[in-house]
Amino acid sequence: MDFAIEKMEKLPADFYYQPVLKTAKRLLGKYFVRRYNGKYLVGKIVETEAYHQDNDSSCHAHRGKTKRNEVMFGPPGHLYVYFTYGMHYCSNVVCEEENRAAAVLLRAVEPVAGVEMMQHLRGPKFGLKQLAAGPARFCQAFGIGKAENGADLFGEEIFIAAGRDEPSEEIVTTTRIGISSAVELPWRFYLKGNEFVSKPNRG
DNA sequence: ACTGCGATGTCCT
DNA sequence: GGACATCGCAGTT
Repeated sequence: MDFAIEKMEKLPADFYYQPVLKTAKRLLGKYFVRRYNGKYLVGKIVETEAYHQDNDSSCHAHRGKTKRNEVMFGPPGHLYVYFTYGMHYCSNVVCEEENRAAAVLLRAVEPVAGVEMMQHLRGPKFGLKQLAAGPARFCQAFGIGKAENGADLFGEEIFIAAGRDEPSEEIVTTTRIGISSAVELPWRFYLKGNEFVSKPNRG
């Protein structure tokens, strides 16, 4: 079944200017869209985490601007993509005003369209639930790498489309995954009961 | 089911 | 030289 890409409405720039915690929650239920080799890859965002330069020692920008994290200090509505563990990429949506580093890590999406291409990008052994459950898996399934660092979300190649505004009772709030400082901050959000979340039982 | 660990580039001290 | 916003595999219970 086909997804009506042409009917999807891009989120406007002011969506990303909002406080990062609010935006991390609001991004749940929205659609990440990426055109890859002429095909549309679409995923419903089901899991996010917020990072902020202030009072968050796990944020890459906590100690100020560097070559690596400079995109986080740029205007909102852009992708901050970083490389880690020698093999993985992770992707964030830059939020809040320019010169303030705040971003939402996209941790998992539910595949909606372009599933065959995602399976090709991820490899043959992975089922639907493992295609994009995890920040590096998501990047691999959507062909996101260093070339996409700094890309804006207002063109035709990569954008986020409006979807459901998830009610608060459908959103689970927990601590973040895979960090070793500021572990107590409840800045991870996911859709309750969703099968495509990376690790539903934490927190 | 759970646990441990290797891979391996880039940034930061 | 150490750490890292991870993942997948192998071994064990």
